[in-house]
Amino acid sequence: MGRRKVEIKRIDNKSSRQVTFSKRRNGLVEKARQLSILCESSIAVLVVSASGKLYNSSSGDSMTKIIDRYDIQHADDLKTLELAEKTRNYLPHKELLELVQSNLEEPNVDNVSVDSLISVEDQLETAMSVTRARKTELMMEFVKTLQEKEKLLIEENSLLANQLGKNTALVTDDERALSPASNSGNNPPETLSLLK
Amino acid sequence: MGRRKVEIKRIDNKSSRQVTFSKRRNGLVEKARQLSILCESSIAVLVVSASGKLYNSSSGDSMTKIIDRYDIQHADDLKTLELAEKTRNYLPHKELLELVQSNLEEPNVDNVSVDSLISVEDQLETAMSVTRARKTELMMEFVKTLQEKEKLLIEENSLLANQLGKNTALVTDDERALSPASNSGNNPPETLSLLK
DNA sequence: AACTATTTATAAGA
DNA sequence: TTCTTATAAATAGTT
Repeated sequence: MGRRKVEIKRIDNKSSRQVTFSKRRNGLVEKARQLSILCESSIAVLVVSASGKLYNSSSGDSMTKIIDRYDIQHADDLKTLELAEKTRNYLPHKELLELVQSNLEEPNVDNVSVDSLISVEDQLETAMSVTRARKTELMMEFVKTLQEKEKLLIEENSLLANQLGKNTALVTDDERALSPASNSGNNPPETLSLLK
Repeated sequence: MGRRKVEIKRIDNKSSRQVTFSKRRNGLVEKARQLSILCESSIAVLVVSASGKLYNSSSGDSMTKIIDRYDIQHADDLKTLELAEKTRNYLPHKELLELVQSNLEEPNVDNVSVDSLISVEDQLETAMSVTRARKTELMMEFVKTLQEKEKLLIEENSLLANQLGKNTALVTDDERALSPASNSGNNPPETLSLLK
């Protein structure tokens, strides 16, 4: 969409590559914004230039929330999820943490008025409550994705089992080992009701 | 850029919103790909639909690396991480409560109710903490069982797939539907992509 | 940073 | 859904 058609391959000329980078980057971000509004969705765009410089934009929701959504989808286990979460979400509280630390480190000598401690306490209460709610939310989401995975696996499984049934007359050892009853035990808490 | 100009505001009609979402999402990802190649950069696009479904694409580098780049940019210093660590070990909340308590006890000698309130507060704190710990514990357990189930299902699956391979020369429709290649692109996690 | 000639994306329709 | 096509929008090369 310009004076001439351009092939999609690295632009050799440095200065025109820089110009194109800037123009198209803006275009991309604008497109993201539009899509986000038109279809009420949340969109994150992250661009890392060849020199390592980061450009990012988010629309519809914060970058952190959008990346969290990605992390949930891709975490293999809770550990991974927690790690990703911790690093991202504890950071915003930086200032609060500094405040707490300075209050705790100084031997509670002179003034350090009760008032200021009460204020700190309030802030901590709020931060903690937010953090706790967020933790629960993340865990619930994680559980949801695990359950979706499970459902898909079971479907795939029965399809495969079905195919196998059509193609085999004999019952093999493997098959016997995998019979429905193998999903043994009523021990594990199967529902979410416990978690409420 | 269509038959008529559209205002950038939420599309009311659900089905045309869905169509636009799909078209423009593809357009956005394609633009990202082009920019990445033209200007040798790395680009991540994350789209979360209104219903919470995630679509993502990355070009030039892996999604993980690009998000890492973002994290690094936003965790400006190591100090922040260390601080978070330290503070967690201080158990700030508990200590602060103790400090507040000791400070409150002196000035209000004649006010009887403060002591009793403090006692109530302590009891509540304890109860809440126990409840909270139990909730987390239960959730962790639940997640663990889900993950174990998942593992078993995956094993069962590959066994079945294996059996199927041995017993069939023909490729059936069902089989085709389950073949890895059917998972084109990295777009919607609707298919078996969730299963790794 | 602006300006246009073109190309490209896409809205509506089939 | 997929394709078609008229038109809006983006942008390549130029000033």
